[in-house]
Amino acid sequence: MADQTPKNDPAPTKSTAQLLGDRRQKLKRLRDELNQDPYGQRTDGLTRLAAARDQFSEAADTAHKAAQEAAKEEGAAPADPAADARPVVAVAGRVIQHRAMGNLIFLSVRDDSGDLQVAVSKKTVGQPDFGLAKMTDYGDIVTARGALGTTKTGEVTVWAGEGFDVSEDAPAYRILTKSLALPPNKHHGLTDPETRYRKRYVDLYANPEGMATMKTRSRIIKATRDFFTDRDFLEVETPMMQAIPGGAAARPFETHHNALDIDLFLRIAPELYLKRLLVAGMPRVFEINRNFRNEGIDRSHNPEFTMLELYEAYGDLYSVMDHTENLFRHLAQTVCGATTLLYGEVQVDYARFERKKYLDLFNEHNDFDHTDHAALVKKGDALGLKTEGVDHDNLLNSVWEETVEQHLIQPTFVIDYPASLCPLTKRKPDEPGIAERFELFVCGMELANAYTELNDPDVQEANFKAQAEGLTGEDAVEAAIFRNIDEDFLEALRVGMPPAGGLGIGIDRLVMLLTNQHSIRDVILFPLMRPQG
RNA sequence: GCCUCCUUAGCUCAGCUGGUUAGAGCAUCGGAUUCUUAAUCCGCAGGUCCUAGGUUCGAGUCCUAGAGGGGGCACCA
Repeated sequence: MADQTPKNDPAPTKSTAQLLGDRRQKLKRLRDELNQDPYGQRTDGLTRLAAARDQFSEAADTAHKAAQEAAKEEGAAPADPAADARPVVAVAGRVIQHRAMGNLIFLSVRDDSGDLQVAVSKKTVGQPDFGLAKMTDYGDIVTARGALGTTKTGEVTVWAGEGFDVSEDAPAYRILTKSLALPPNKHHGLTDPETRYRKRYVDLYANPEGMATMKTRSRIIKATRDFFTDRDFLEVETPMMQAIPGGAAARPFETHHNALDIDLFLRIAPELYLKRLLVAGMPRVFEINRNFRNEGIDRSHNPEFTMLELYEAYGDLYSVMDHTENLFRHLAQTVCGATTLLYGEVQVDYARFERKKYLDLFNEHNDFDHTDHAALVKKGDALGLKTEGVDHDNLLNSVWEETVEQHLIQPTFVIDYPASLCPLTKRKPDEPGIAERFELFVCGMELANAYTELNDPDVQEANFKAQAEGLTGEDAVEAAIFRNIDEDFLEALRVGMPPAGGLGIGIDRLVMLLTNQHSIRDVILFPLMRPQG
């Protein structure tokens, strides 16, 4: 390991050392010869690039061009600078293109709002500023101030130094930050997925689509938060570090508190604390925060992921189902601008949610009835599933996942789960074999999971005990963790928790759907990677 | 944890069945150029072929082990 050459932070070869040396030399020249701070300072009055582009005035630009042409006529007076009506803007951003034409330099500058071209003419700005533009490298952060016009080809461009009086406080062009790193290929950008995830600070400026996805993620979360606070839900924060991990059956990360000398676990779910708040008298609560599960990593799983959990006292399965449907439709409409959105090849219609029964779906996608145990075992074997020692309902569920999930493309609430699969859910009063649970599937992905919450402390205690006893042998680690029953939570239920509906939505997967991304790593800023070096 | 594919210049990539001194474009460096859009033109330079072994007269190429990554599987009530 120690003698490995890390791929993304290589020991400088002759060539990289030389390339980096070139930039170091420019840094030194800025300081020593040009009296410039290569790391800049506060710069007020900047306009974001997209906003600057919006200020462009075609009329002013046309008038300015005509005046310039007229001034070229023989014997004509020079154009009057005061007649120049083009708006003057100050902009800043990272240089992603640099085209030097001798005495005229074009730079493409980028910020999170977009790209804009800057032109620096030696004749206009004079030697010192022109020299700064000439020594600018790809990746430097620069600022320019000038009139918004166009070029001969019609590209909206900031003409540095034009349309205002240049001064020390209002320079035509400055390098605000010298970049000492080598930029990605200016045409192909950064494509290696490993480097994109590891060096997100390069990826996000090199790939504007990635930046757009992350900005959409932020808007989705804000819209979700507003959606529920507007409906009188209280946003809360519950412990990330728990002495007894609960609310799900996943394997937790372990840690230790030194002063108390106790082992703690990063939470796998906030559920048991949010329910305590229902007991406490907060009737509508939600939390949007991280859960941590010590399990595999793939395109739809990151060890830390963002979950919305919500509880509604006096509600049930169907009250939170309505919230879910309304939220998805609202997000599609307000964040993405349409209720029908493309995911891969599929148009997903968020205006119409189907409700289908679990067992009906099973029969629909299998050529035998769900009660036919012999056929079920045969099918399980054919699918390569473990069938020996697995009870009927669990095998049914395994086969269900293999045969049904992939077909649930349009938003579908699956309801009426067999009760044995949902030990923590209330049963239907008139059908004790069926649990009051739904899962929402879109594009074959599980997006949400909801229950009419179990609030009978005796049934809950019995279920915890059954769960602890069920974990033995090969699940030794899990068994050791889950043998600790959260007695305090049971005491809370004995105090009395109102009947309630509860809902969990995987925010990362929701963002994947709404941004048409197919890997969870493309919607998480810094996905977990094995450390290098 | 398992299967499979990938790793060649700073970046993006060629490199055939093992065969001279491992190539290109971009970036960099020097020069020309006041309207470019991946600017163009001329010139220079740039390599631990992921690492360590092995087979061979000869390895970027084949074999073994390892590292990192992509995809899939398992795990994830």
